[in-house]
Amino acid sequence: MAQKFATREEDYSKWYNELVGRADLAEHSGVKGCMVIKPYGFAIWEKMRDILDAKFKETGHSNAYFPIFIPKSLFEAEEKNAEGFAKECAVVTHYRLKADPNNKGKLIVDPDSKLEEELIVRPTSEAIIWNTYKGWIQSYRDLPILINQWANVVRWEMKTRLFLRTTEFLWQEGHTAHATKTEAIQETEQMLDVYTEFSENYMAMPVIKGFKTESERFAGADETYCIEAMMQDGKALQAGTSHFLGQNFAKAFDVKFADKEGKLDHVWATSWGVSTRLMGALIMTHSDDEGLVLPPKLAPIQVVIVPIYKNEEELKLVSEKALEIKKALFSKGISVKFDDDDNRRPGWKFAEYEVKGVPVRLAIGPRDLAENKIELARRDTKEKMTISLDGLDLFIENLLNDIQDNLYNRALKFKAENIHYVDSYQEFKEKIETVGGFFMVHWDGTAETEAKIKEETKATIRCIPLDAKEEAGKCMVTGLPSSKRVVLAKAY
RNA sequence: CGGGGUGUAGCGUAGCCCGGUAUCGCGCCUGCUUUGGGAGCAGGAGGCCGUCAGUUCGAAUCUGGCCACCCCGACCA
Repeated sequence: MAQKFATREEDYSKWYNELVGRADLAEHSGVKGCMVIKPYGFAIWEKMRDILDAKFKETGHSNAYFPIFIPKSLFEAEEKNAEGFAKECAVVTHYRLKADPNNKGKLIVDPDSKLEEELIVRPTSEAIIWNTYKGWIQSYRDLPILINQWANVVRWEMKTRLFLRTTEFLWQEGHTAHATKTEAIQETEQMLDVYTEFSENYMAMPVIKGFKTESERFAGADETYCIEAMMQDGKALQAGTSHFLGQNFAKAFDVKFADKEGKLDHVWATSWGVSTRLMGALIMTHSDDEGLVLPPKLAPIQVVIVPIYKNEEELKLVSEKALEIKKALFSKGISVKFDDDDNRRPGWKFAEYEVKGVPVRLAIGPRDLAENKIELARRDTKEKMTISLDGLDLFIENLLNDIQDNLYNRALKFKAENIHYVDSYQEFKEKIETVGGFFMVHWDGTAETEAKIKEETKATIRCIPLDAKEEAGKCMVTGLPSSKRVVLAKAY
């Protein structure tokens, strides 16, 4: 029977780690803090990437590619950005190895190959990109520049976790340049909306849109917009950020343009990104103790067909029907796997596809053929039913939509149930430890209070919701006046 | 990076205190029987015990360095 694995209740963190392995998504590599994304995991990321990429193009962006290395002098140009990332940068100082004279077969760094100037492995690409944009922009006619890059970046974190925080990770980073502040802010908000739409409609993951407080803001940004999602343990996960960079990078890299009147001004900028971290968000939003649960729109395999048979002859009959079904589903754009591997028995396959989160499983055997029926199991509710083979393709097409909706509604309900409106700091301190979740509280707007809460409770202000209602209140810590509630939670 | 823990076959483990080259389960290979919820029986393969050094006649076992992982902090998307 099923092996014993950690449940969410017992040990949420262990459950997550085991699940990533059991579902064959990723594993630790021989490099500290870096993961190998396995084919099944990468297939999910590819779906995310393709959908997002199409959305970026729909909104007028083009892809380009910039170097992985940034000379230190460029990196330090925008002071706040440099300062913010300095303590987590990988630095290339040499360009050659040579045979170790004292240790046969081993190599050492050739001290004669020291670089004149160190190269920073990009933790983010604003610096190299704005240094490039300087050469591309002279006039308002050159604007806007709407570019996205799919790339890997490196941030030398202390503690890493598969997908959630790895030293190297994959992401996309959009970098745009605009003639006006208004246009740049519109772009920032537009991309936050793209991320929101993707999270909710594809990942089936509800999010809260908001602004970051000054202390949580991206280094070098005037304003950071974000979407925050609630994981099943009640912790918050920042799923995407969109930054209004003001003229900070334009000033640092001296990027000016001439407007219609011939007046020179610095260019306005934005940057926005999501990463392989979304994989972690996806896992922690829907999965259960049996394994991964995938929303149909991101499932590499949407339907799996498992044949049941006792001999070659039965397999032949069953296969014929199964392939017919596969073809009908395929023509509706549904991805189907017919698993006729004879080395695995049906029970094994059932368990396997459950762990991998395949939304719909069909089992077909001689008994079903005789009755013109098929057994169908849905992963989200674990419901099993026997249905007619007639009109099966249509039924499944609708079912996949139902599953997608159900997952979203389930997550939405969970989120609603775990948002607490609290006015007393004492009550907050108690509840953050007992019930967890998101807390809507009044805050006096000062960094001091924010720091105090963080120090005393480990919770941080995740965001100031964009749709926060104006409401007279008092900061739960200091009692000073506050006009709206902010989202407070422990975060990944 | 600080505190604590762990590292033995693909995975999970026993053995370590009290030194004498290794236990069990799953998986893997072969054959037969099986196939509607992780199959059964029989036979078989696979490990210089994370790594490097030291102590010793002899090290999985004792000592030290390093590496990796887990938990708790600090940092962070």
